[in-house]
Order: sequence, then C-alpha cells, then structure tokens
Amino acid sequence: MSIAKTYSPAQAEEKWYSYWLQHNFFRSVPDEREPYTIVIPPPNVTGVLHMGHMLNNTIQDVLIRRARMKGKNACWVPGTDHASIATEAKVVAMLKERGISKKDLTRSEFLTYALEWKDKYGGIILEQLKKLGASCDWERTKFTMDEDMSESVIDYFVHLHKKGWIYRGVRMVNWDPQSKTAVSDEEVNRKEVNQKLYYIKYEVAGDEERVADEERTSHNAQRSQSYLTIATTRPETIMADAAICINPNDERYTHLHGKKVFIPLINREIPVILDNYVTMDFGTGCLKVTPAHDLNDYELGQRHKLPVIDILNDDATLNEKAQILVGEDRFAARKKIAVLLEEAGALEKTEDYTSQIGFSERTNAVIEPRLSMQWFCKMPELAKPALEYVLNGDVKLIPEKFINTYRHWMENVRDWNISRQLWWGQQIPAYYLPNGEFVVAKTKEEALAEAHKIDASLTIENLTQDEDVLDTWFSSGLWPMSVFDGVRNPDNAEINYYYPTNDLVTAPEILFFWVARMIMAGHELRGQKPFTNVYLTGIVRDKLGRKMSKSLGNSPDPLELIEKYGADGVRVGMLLCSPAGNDLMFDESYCEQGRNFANKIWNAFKLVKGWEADDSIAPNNQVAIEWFGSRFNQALVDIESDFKQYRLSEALMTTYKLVWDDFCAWYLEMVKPVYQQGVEKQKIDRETYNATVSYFQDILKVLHPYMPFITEELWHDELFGTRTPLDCCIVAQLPVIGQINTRLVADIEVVQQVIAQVRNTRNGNKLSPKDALPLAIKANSAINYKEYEGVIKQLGNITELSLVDGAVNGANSFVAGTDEFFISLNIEIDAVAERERLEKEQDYLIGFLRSVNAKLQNERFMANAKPEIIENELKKKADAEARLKIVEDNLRGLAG
RNA sequence: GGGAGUUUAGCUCAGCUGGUUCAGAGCAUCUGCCUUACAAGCAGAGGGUCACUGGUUCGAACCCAGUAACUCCCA
Repeated sequence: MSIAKTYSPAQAEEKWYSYWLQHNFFRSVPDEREPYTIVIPPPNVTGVLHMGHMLNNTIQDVLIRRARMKGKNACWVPGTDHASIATEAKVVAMLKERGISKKDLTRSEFLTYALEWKDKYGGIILEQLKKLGASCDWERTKFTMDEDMSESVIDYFVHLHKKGWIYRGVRMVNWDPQSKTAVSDEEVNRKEVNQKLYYIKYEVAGDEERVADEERTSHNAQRSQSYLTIATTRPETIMADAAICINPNDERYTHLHGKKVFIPLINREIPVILDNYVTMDFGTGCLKVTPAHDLNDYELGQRHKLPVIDILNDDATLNEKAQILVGEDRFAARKKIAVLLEEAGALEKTEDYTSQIGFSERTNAVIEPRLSMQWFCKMPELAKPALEYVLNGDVKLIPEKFINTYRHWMENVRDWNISRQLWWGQQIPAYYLPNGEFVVAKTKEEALAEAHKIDASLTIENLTQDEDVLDTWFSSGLWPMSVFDGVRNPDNAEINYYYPTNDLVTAPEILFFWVARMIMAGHELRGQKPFTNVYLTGIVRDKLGRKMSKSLGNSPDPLELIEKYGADGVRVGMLLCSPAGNDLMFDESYCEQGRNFANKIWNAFKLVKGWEADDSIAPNNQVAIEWFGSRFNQALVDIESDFKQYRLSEALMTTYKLVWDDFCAWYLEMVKPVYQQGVEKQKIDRETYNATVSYFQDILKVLHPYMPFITEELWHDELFGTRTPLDCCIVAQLPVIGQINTRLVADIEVVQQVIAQVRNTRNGNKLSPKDALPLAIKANSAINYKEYEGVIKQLGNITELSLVDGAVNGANSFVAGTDEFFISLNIEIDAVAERERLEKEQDYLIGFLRSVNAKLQNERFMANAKPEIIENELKKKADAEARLKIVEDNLRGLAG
C-alpha cells in the first residue's frame, strides 16, 4: 500500500476530532487521580475567533493534553461570557434593522430577543475552537448568564452587601452616551486628541460704567477689570458653570476676590472663588468650574458647596437646563456656541491644543464625565489579600515582570463601579420601597421579608427592583468557582476536587479586570486562590509590529489558516513565535514551517513504513539505537524543564530538533537499509526494525500536545500493530526518562563533525556525494573510532576506514575534537588553499592560547576564580595546545 | 508628568549565579544537489562592535550609572 507523498490534514482533523468526542476523551469527572484543571477565559458571545484566541487556546490545549498524557485527570472547562455592553449594543443594532426600537420593548421582551441572538451567534467561537483541536470538556460548557451562574452572581452580591462592601452613591462616572451606561475606569481608553482651547470672556458684575471707560481708553481687553477670560476646551458646558475659580496667590486677579461674574449668552450670575487647585500659568489662570461635567470640578464644587447643574441628557444632548441649544448634541453644540460667543463678542480667541480624551473601550464613544447614582464595591478590603497571594508566590504570574504592574494596581485601586445601565446581565438584587429606601436580598420574597422590618404593611407589589445590571466582570470574577457550582454549593464534590485550578492562560490586558477579581472572589468566598499559575500571553501583532485589528485588516482569518496549513501546522506556527508575556510578531511563514514539519514527520513515517523485519539479517545498528535513545532521553529532560518554566516554544523547538535533526537526519540515515531492488518492502534486521518503530511511537507521544491530529492519525497505523478503540495517542502516557549514555552522545558529536568534514571535503573538491572515499584516522583522544565504523562509512560514504599513527602524506586533512583525519583523493590537493586554511586555524589557536595564558598568568585570576573555572582554563589550554601541534605538524607536512 | 519593560545575525527569539572553544537556535540568505521517505526536501556555507557612553571586576551580552530609540501601564 502506498501512502501519499504529502500529509493532507483536513481529513485527519475531521476524523480524529469526532473520534475523540465519541470516545469521551475530553470528559473529566472527579476520581482518585490527581486533577489538572484549566478554566477557559470565556470569550465574548459577540466575538469571532481571532489570532489572540488561537494563541491562547493553543497554549491551553498543549497544557491540558500534556497533563492528560501524564496521567492526570485533565479538565478544561469551556464557556462564554455575556459581555453586557457589547452584546446589548449588538442586539440593539439587530432590533434597529428589524425596525424595532429598544424603547418600545419591555425588559423581558428585550431579553427574549437578546437570548435569541445569543443562541444564534454566541456559540460560534466555541465551534471554531474545535477546528483548532481544543480538547475541552464540552459537556461542561458554561455561560455567565446560565441560571446557576447568575444565581451565584446574586449570592456574591448579597454576600458583599451584607459585609457592607457594596454601597450606592452619586459619583462622577465614565458615561458612555452611545450605550447609555457607565463604564469602569479600566474600560476607558485615553488618547491624545487635537482640540481647540476657547478663550471666553465673562463680564464682571457691577462694573458696567467702567467698561465704557476702559473701552475708550484701552484696547487691552485681557487687562480689563470688567471682564475676566477663561480658557476651556468645552465651551458648550459654560451654561453648567457654577463658579469661576482663581488661585488666591494670583496677583493679577486680586481685584476679583469676592466678585461675581455673568456667564455669557445666558447671563447667569456665578461667584468667583479662590482655590489653590488652579494652576496660575495654565490658560489664563481663571478656571470655569463645572461640577456636573468634570471630575476635578466636581471635587472643587464639593469643597466650595457649589450647586451642580447637569445640562446633558443621557445621550449627551443638551437639556433644558442649558437654556440655549437645547436638544443639540454636545459636539454640534460646541461648534454652534463658538459662533454665538463670537457674535456676542465674548470669544476672545481660539488656540490649537492637544489633550487626553477618554474613549469607551466598547463603543469608542467619547466618554462624558457624568454624575449619577451607581453601585460601588469597596476595593481595599478585597484587594489587600488578593495582592498577598501574588506577592508571596501562592499565585505565580508568568512572566514575573507582571508582579510589579499587579502590585501597583492593587495598591492604588479605587472603588469599583459595578452597575451598568443596561438590561442584558444580572439585575441588581436591590428592591426599593415606596419611600425610597431599599433592601438587598436574593429574591423578591426575601426582599419583602426584609422590607417588612421597615414597614410591615408592604406587599410584594410595593417593591421595585433596581433597573441596573451588574458589570460583566462581576460575574466572570466568579468563573473558576461558579463553573463547578462552588458559590451556591461551596462544599460540593466537584469544587472540592477541581478547585483551585492549576493554570490560567490569559492576556495581560485583563490582569486587573479579571485575574485580580478572581483572586479576590476566591479568597472572599473560599479563602482559596482560584489558580496557581497565570501564564500571560502577549498580543498578537503583524510582522510590522501593529496590533492585529479588524479595521487595519491585517489579521489573517484563523480558519483559513487552518485550511491552508492544517491545524497542527498553525498550532506549531503560533507557538514558534510566542515567548511568554512578550508580544509576538506573527507571520504566516511560521505556519508554513509548522506545515513543513508535519510533512517531515509524515515522510519519515513513510520511510519506516516501507520496511520489513527480516530475521536472516544480523543486527548491526546497536550504536545508532543506543545513541538515539540517549538523545531522546536528553530531550525529555530538557522538555520537562522547559514546561516547568512555561517555556512552551522552547520545548517545542527541542522537540522539533529531536525529530528533524536527531531522528530524521541522523538516526534514520544511520539505520536505513541500502536500497534493495525489486522488493516491495525493504528488508531490515528485526532489532533495528523494532527499535525504530518503538522510537517512532514515543516520538508521536512527545509531539502529540503540539500536533494532536497527525500524531493520532499515525498512531493508528498498522505499523504499530492492532489497537483497541480506546488505545489512542491522546491518552497514551508520555515516555518516562531513561538512561543517557553521555560518553556515546559526546563521541557521536565528534563523529558528526567528522562526517560533515568528509562531506565538506567532497564538496570543496567538486566531488559527487556518490564518490566513495577512504578515510584514515589518527586518534589522539580516547574515542574508539572502530566502534563507529559502520556509522561513519554509511553517512560519510567511506570505502575504507583505517587507523594510522602518523600523518598521511598528500592527503586532505582536517581535525575534529583533538583527532586527525586524512582523505586521500586521487586528485592533486590544492596546497595553497590547504596552507591558507591551516594558517588561519593556527592564527586563531595562537590568539586563543594567548588569552587563556593571560588568565592563567594573572595572579588575581588565580586567586579569585573558583577552582573549577581554573581547571577549565587549564583544559582549554591543553586542548588548544594539542590542536595547535596538529595544525603545525600538518603545515610542516605540506611544506615537505 | 509617574512607573515598568525592551534593545543580541536580515527576521523572530534563547543566553540561568559574571567564567565551557560563548556569542547561540529556528527561519530567511548563498552554493551544490530532483541522491528510491520528504524540493513542504538533502548536503554544505556565510552572517553579529550583544543600542550607545562610561564605570565596577582578574574577567562583562550579563552588574552599576548615564544617554538614545521603541513598547506598555497609570495620571
């Protein structure tokens, strides 16, 4: 039976993924084995698979598959997150397309539409993950708004409220006027924006006569005592001004102390107040104070007991309190008021100005600082222990550099605004009494019982639940617990078995949003960390270093990549360029490398498959077999240590080189039988055949976490005998580390150099690889070259291998280790080139010896260096001297 | 403005506690090969002032100080 020349992944992927599912290999239930648990960072229901997910989930799958193959009870819990703002926005948009306005719907009607939307689109990303090979326990798939999950969220809210850590208050919040909800500080992106600074004149009350005088005598309006000038980027908010503030030390304005001024256009009178907050050298030194529309002004207003005049609606249009431009959008109003001010002679000038503006992470709308009644969660009490877990190493951040960032955030954390003015999410379990008081309880019935303590006459109809929902992070903070029902039933078998989970793989951007909050919730509800290791991946960028984004169009479609290079190829490609915690410059060529690797494995398999064991052939590959066994075990040691340090791409590279270089390029070439004409299968001795097949199987195991599909495909080939349905690579146990013959490995390293030099000699003399040559060896080292005669002959295409005591005249020579090698070619050797080569080496060795001797003759080196270092230097000296002697002998031979 | 990080071959990255013949790997490049597993390949080769300047040290890619460029976080 002939097999294809190249590996075609599509079919194998389809076949084995459903096979694994069918045989429940991803399923985990608690048993007596040690658990290994990962909870997926739940992607948004609005999302589609992007490169960040590919990276993140490839890593998780590698970890989970490896754990499974180490005999752990591996459990990877998948799921999605309801993403209140983003999803609500999508649903509103969908309704709009159907001609339905959210305003015309009741809450429950809206939620019906939203659920419909979620059912249709919410699972897309999980389906896409299957194409990647993700071995999640799909039976456990969770959604943050599942009934039990929501109940957990409500429980947590009630719990925190009872402790007094949740409160309600008017605060300046980040208002997203597009989604009409407050967002947390962390969901605001600040960007430098070019703006204009408007200089606006306010008339000082009681100075009318002077104005006339001044205008006659002076054109310097700035100096006028009748006006003061403020600079602002937001002229449309002057109608909300409550005061003008100046620095009490500002000598320019002492005459304004205790005065009042008129707001232009609306002529409302406001006081001039004094506060050190005002910077004298910024703008004009006069600051308009608008408590309703600026955080700093709000605080200033509080200090000076100023009224709060909110002139904006929730969609950022002006309301009737503005008196003018009512109904206009804030930005339209800004343009119009500039004209009005100009016409009224109140606009002195405008200047270009750049400043930081906040944009909503969800909708990209310009954030409007706005006062509103919100729910807050106190942070210091929660943050303190959560910081401890990381600082004392109970929770490890990988790489460690993120500890600093984490600490900084946790030490400076502000109370968390947890309410969102939306419908999609868990509705806050606060119930208002007719008198405006409220109670917090898990259900309306329990709320009524509470309410009765206040007023025994109340009925359930008298209670109104708070309209707001909770921030999505409030629910995802419970994720590692709630997926095992650990919030509602803190002592159930699953949570006790799987929690704390082992590894979390996520992006540094959500270290605070999510990781910190899970640690807080875990500590608060269970007194336990949610996970031990947090592996932080980088951002996937294109090769120009730009973040991949839809708008740039620089992100490849992951599914197309899989189609093009195979899931295994893409997985390898992702990992090849992904150092932990650093951004990765993704380029398709990495996937190509992955695909090529898969093909290499495929072809190596094809070679072995073409063999047939024959008992009549005497075994003669013991050296090769033992050598590869040692190399294999060395690789296992390295891989183990790489995984301990979460250096996945290094572990992959070790595997890659083990397979490609050691196994394919060296081992298979060593044992490969000479081609036998006219037979269907190449005959090979049984010992070699068995060893090779067994090595191949071990290689498949080691490769499996990275390349699950091709390994499973080959695993089931008849080459490995018949397999029971459950005998699959996915659940095979990784090979245990065995003996390493270090002498053999070191010897072969020299042998490999010898072979390379032989090939090189052939190359340099324009000989074909087919030209067999004789090789003479003058061994100065302890290496017994006769032991490696077979290998050298086979790979070097050597006719005759002889050991000699002295230099061979007229032969090409080279040095490997400290041994000398001679190849007698039947052509004249190029004495000039040979001399040049030798002299070059001589120069190098002399220089090298000089530096070694300098060290050895340096008293301070001898006094300070550790003994083993000195010993090493002595060895370097001896080796170099030996080689130098050889080179010089050869040079003399050349001359003679 | 405050803090953190990065800078090593054309590209992406390793390089542990300062000391191996230490300057490495993969990819890319160049040369020669369609050699009965593989041209998605084989065999060879070239390529770096370890960002810069100074310091500590017997010895620095590694430690210290400063400079520059880039990135991220916070205000």
